[in-house]
Amino acid sequence: MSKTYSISELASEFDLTTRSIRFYEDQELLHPTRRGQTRVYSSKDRVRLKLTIRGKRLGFSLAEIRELFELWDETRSGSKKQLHLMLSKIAERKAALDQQMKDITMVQLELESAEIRCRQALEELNEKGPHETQTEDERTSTSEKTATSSSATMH
Amino acid sequence: MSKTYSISELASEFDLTTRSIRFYEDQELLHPTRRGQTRVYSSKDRVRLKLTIRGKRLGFSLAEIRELFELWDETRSGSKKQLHLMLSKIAERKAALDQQMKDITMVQLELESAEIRCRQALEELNEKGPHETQTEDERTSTSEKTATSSSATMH
DNA sequence: AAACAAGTTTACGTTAACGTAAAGCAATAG
DNA sequence: CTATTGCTTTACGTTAACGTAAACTTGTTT
Repeated sequence: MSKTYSISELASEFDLTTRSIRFYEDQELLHPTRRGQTRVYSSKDRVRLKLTIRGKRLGFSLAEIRELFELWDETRSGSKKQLHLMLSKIAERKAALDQQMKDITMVQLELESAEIRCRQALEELNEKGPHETQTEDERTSTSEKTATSSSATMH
Repeated sequence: MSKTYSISELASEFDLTTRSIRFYEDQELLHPTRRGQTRVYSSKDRVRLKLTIRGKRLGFSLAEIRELFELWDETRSGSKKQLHLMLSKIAERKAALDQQMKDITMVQLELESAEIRCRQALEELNEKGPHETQTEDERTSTSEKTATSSSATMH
């Protein structure tokens, strides 16, 4: 049958503790079967775990994630009402994600303008008195992209 | 001088409780002055509050947000070392935001494919047996964009 | 057989981000 | 004057998401 996983395999793959994985099961995000008393995770469980992690990174609570999973399962044999409910939940989530996208681009603009200020300050320090030893200048990002923003400032 | 705000003004504008705002001050995210014993917020405080809220929506902890504010302040009279530290912190945040962007687009794809499945299931129900009354069909999103994804599935 | 690794359950501890009183000052309305 | 409204401090309570420890089973290695 399609591949299965042990709890420690999943733990190391996704860099979680086994405690967390069992906790997710307790919260009904995962439904592993048992061989004896040992948990056996299907690839469906693995996918759900991955989705759970992504959801978490996006600030969703475990309860919200669980709700989506449940709705999704009910969708299979869903009545019209269920399907419409699911659709509205999906719309909710979409809206939340759109808002997050906006937030991210705003904060990215903030960070870029902050970065520019930092680099300017550094230049000025280098002209006036290049005293402190410079470990190594990083060309990390910046990339002469142009100065997009200007309106979004911190102070 | 430039405008000031009361705690309840800010609370209603950003839909927070005054408790939260005072808590943010306790965590040194805000530094209002006092008229008598009453807090007076500057427009700088207001901006910081807005940034705090955005940061929170993105999953940053109050401690992290505070760290960025502090670094930013030190940047003004910053030594080279401080400036470089700030730059590296900025890079950290940028990386985190990039990851979040990816997460969001992944989840959006999931949601869209889920939505498509829902709508198909609805169509099938409508063909086979349109029994339940339909309150009102929503044209909300969908927009015949095409079926972009297909690889990312839940089950 | 003894020990070790990997898994299990049970249960109390911890941190972050507030909620929720309780009790008191200050100004203004009636 | 006193009543209400808005602000304040102090402090204990709460929820989510695990961490941590203890004590036990099961299988495997030496």
